[in-house]
Amino acid sequence: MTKSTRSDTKSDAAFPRRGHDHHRCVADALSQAEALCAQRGARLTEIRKQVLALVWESHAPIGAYQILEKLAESGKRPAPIAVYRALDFLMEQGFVHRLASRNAFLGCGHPDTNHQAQFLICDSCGSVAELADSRIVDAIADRAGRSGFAVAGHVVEIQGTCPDCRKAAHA
Amino acid sequence: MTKSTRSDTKSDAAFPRRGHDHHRCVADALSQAEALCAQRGARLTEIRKQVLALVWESHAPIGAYQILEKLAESGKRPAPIAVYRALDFLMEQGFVHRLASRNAFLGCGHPDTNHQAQFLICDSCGSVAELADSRIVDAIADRAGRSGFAVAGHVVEIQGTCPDCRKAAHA
DNA sequence: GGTCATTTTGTTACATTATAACGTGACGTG
DNA sequence: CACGTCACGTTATAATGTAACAAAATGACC
Repeated sequence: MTKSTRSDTKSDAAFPRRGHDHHRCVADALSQAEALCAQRGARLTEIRKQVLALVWESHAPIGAYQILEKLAESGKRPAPIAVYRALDFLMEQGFVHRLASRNAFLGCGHPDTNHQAQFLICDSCGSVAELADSRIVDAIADRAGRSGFAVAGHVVEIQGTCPDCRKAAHA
Repeated sequence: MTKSTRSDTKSDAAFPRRGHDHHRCVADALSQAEALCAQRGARLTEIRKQVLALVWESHAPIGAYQILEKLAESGKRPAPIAVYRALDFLMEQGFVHRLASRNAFLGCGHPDTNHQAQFLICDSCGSVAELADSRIVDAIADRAGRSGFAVAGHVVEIQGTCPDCRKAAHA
């Protein structure tokens, strides 16, 4: 398993490049998930695989009910809870992130490492960059520590305008 | 208007002290809001004032429908949208924050200054500390800048265990 | 005071997001 | 092949949040 197709951006963890090979991108995510599940003894069942694929195909945050709609297009219409159960599993495995500020889900770019991610969310085009920024994490840990607060997790979601949309706005 | 009753904790922006004069705390928030609205030419109407009072009385994040229930106890049961409209106004004015990770609302401790807050949220007791931490903000601004991303706002919500609950757990 | 524009609220209906409860089937293990 | 566990199906409902439009309150101006 190579990650080369997803790591060829100039800065680490930036926005997906427009025009990248997205079909490949989805396929990589699926096969990586299969490999990790095999390692971990977790079961990547059909519906879980389908939900993971749909999350990745969108390549932007997607809502649970949007996933449901897409599943319905493929012939079956599971109950909402089936989608949420699949998403819960995928989040436990670290294959998917949830954006609390949007009630939406997003494929994780680094499912192999246990990490707390941060997100840059473009208000204009909806695209998202996943970060693993140590300075942000350190600043949080430090500030919490000074308050005597034991950190278990965090939600860091930064709204604004992505580089592409800024360029488009200037034109 | 003095802020002394809310700024007498040993570290800045920490958790509210247990046993503080909460009635005073609510009254201060209300009178400060009234003063700011007068300055700004904004109208702190009855329902807005009531919602603000209820948010402060809880002194922990409170849901929109919990507010609705409490209003119903006081005789009237407005439609949900009335509560959301009041909350929208209070957020515009900076009197109230919303916790995206909890779908809940919280009185702002510094309504006079325009700021982006961060939050420490205790999983155990539900109490919340509001922060205005420059290192966290700087780290976010810096990382976003390196990606060419223009920051408009952020959600920073840190889950974990507050000092009081840690002490209780050790006992 | 009366008129007007604007803001706020009321009313009704609905949309969106998420979970509870319980039964059934699939799967692996001894 | 019996058992326990995990996953899924089914039904119903909870929780959160908005749209659309009418009515009332407010403030500015004449």
